[in-house]
Amino acid sequence: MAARAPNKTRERILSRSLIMFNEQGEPNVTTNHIADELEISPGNLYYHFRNKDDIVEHLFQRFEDAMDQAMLVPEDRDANLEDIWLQLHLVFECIWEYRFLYRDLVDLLLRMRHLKMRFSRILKRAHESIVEVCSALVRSGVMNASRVEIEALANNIAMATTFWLNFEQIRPQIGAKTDPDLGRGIYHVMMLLAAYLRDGERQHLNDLAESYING
Amino acid sequence: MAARAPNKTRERILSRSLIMFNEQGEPNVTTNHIADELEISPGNLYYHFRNKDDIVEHLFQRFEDAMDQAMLVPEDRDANLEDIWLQLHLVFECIWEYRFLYRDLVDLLLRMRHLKMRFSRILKRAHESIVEVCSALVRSGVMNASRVEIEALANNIAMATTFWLNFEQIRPQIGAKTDPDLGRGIYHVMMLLAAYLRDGERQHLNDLAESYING
DNA sequence: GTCTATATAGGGATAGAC
DNA sequence: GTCTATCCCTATATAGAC
Repeated sequence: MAARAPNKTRERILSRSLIMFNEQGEPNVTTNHIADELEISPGNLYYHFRNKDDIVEHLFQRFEDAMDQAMLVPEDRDANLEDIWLQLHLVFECIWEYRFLYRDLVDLLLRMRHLKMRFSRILKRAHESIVEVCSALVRSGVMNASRVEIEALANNIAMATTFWLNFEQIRPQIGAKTDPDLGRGIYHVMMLLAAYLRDGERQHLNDLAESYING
Repeated sequence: MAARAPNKTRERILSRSLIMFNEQGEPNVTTNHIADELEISPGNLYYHFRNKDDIVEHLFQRFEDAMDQAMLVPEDRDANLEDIWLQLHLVFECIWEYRFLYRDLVDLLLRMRHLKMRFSRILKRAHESIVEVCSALVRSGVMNASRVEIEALANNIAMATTFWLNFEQIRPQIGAKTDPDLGRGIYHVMMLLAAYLRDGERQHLNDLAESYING
C-alpha cells in the first residue's frame, strides 16, 4: 500500500532545505531556490510538501527529537560536573545542526504558533533538567547556592545556551566566515556555574573549560 | 534654502514606523503598510525616504545615540552597585524603545553590513564598560573575581542584556500580549553579578533586586 | 509635498499533461 | 513522481501630474 521505495526526493528536499536554511537564513530561502538547487521543478516540491512551513515543521520535528535525546539525564545517580559538560556538548551540537531555527526564533515561533508551544516545552524541560543537576551538585557538596539562586542560574544558562550562536554572530571580531567555536559557548555557560562552586571544584571546572577551549 | 518648516511628514513616518516595527516585527511591515497607516500615498513615503532600509537606518541612528547616552559611566569616582542598577535600567529602557532591532538582529545586521559594525561598536563599548565597573567593585572590595572571571561575566551580562527580550518572548508562560517586565530582566542580569559579591553586598543586591521586582 | 498610476520583480501555489 | 505553464498576489520603487 505504501510507496514502493522510501521516498528519496522527499528526503533530499528536507536535507537540502536544512543546509540552505542554516546557511542563508530561513526567511531568505524560497521554495524556488530549494527546487533550483535540487534541480527539480517547483511543482515537484509542492507534490511532496504542502508549503514551505510544512518543510520547516518536519525539520522542527527532527530537531525536537534530537533535543529530547540530548537532554536525557542519568537517572540512577547524581549528576557530576563531567555529566554537565557532556550534556552541554550534546545540546550545543544539536542547536548547531538546526541553527536556522535559532537565528530567527522569535519571528518563526510567532508565525507558527504550535511550534512555539513545542519549543517552550523544550525550554521548560531544559530548565527543569538544569535545576535538577544543580540540586544534585548542591547535595553532593560541590555547589553552594540557594533555591532562588539555582532558579536564576537555570534561567541564565537556558538563555545563554539558546542565544549563544546569535551572540557570536553579532560580536565585533567575527568578520570572516569561520564557523563559531562551540567550545567557547560551552565554556561561557560553564562559567555561569563556576561562581557557585566551592574552590576546589571551581578550579577543576576552570581546568576542564580551559583544556576544552585549547583543544 | 532649507525647507520652510521642520519636515512633519518625515517625522511622522519615522515615529510611526518605529511603532509598527516594534509591534509587528520589521520584516512584516512594508512601506505600503506604513503609508496606509499614516493615510499618505506610497509615493509620498518614497519622496521622504529612498527605501525601507533608509527608514531603518535613521531609526538605528537614534537608537545608537540613545545607547551612547545610556552607557555613560561616572568618571570622577568608582562605580557602586546602585550605579549599575541605574545603568542597566537606562539600557533596558533604550532596548525596549527600539526592540524591533533586537527581534531580528542577526538577519538585520547581515542584511545591512554597516549597521553590524556600528552595533558591534556598541557591544564592545558595553563590554568595556562592564569590565570597568566590575573592576571598580573588585577594587572597593565588594566583588571577588579574577580577571578571567570578569571577562566571562562581562560577556554573559552583555549577552543576557542583548537577548533578554527575545528570551521573554519564547518562554513557556507568556501567552497573553502583556508587555514583559523589564524589571525581571534587570533582576536576572544582576543575579549574574551576585555570585561574585561578598556576602554582605550579595544580600544588599538581593534586597535591591527584590524590592525592584516587587514594585 | 503629495497624489495617481504604473512598472517590475519575485514568491507561493495549483492544474493538468506526461 | 515529475514537469511545464501559469495564476495570483504582494512588495519595492518610479514617473509625472497637480
